Amino acid sequence: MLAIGTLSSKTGTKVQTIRYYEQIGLMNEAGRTSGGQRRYYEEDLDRLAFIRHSRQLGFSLDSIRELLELSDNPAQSCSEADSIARRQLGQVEQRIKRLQALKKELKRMVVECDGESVAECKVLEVLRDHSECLTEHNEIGA
Amino acid sequence: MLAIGTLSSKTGTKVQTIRYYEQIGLMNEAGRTSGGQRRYYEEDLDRLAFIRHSRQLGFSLDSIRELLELSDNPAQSCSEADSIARRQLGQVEQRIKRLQALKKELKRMVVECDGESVAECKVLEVLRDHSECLTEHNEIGA
DNA sequence: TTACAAGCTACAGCAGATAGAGGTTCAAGC
DNA sequence: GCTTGAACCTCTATCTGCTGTAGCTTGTAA
Repeated sequence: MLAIGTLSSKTGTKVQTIRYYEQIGLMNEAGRTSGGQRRYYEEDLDRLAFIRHSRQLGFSLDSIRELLELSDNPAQSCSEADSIARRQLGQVEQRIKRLQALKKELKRMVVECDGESVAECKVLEVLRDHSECLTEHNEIGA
Repeated sequence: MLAIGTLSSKTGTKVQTIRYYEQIGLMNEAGRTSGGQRRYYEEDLDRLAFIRHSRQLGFSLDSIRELLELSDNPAQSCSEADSIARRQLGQVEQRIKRLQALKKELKRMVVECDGESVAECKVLEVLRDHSECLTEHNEIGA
């Protein structure tokens, strides 16, 4: 039986985060000692590692919930897991595209700015006037 | 004098968001009509446009706060604005790098998966076992 | 004058955790 | 068996950057 701190250090997940995952139903409710402390099996460790790894690959907790459910039923077709991963891939590609547009704009800003007074600062000028931009970059939170 | 809805439509900012910006001190407190409705000057519109544009370029509200302060004092050196922009550029570049690593991993997952049963699903297999990964991608929330 | 769009405040909620307060339990060493 | 202190517990608040809702009031045009 493993204590929560062991799971924490083995997966690099904060203790609070593990409790949080239990609270939102991503981790099963752990068994308890007579004193009320959580105790885990190896399979709980595996589950947590799965969750963490998925998070590292950028999957949302909701997607992970679906993936875990699929993983728990090995007889099913894997096409659903596949489509979740494809969706995630698409989102990542979108974000890369948007960030690359931002990068271009930012680079131009800092390159063109010669470090003179604020009055003629290219950075601030561009921020003030969107029409100076090359792209539309209309998405916030890229 | 402009009503809040006018600022909203002219800048593509939700009305609640404008009030939120006032609340956190990013927008100045607007004047009010006798009935208590906010009324704005053109310069408030400019300020809001600046904020929105900066957000579109990915700047945090804290960075925007700094940039606005700099913008309000045209006599200063612009080197600080420059360094804020450079920092932002660096962050964007970092995020792009991390996302590209994720993309690679995800692509491999979906390409290698042949859509058979969950039992031999490559997607789930990779998620279960980090050692199958090419890269370390240790950062969450890339 | 009336209708109703647009405004107001206050509060709750989203993702995905993270931090702190204040208290309890476990386990090792003596 | 007792003591110590690290690790655990719950509960609540906080973060970013908004967004939505409820329930009410104001402004303006016909």
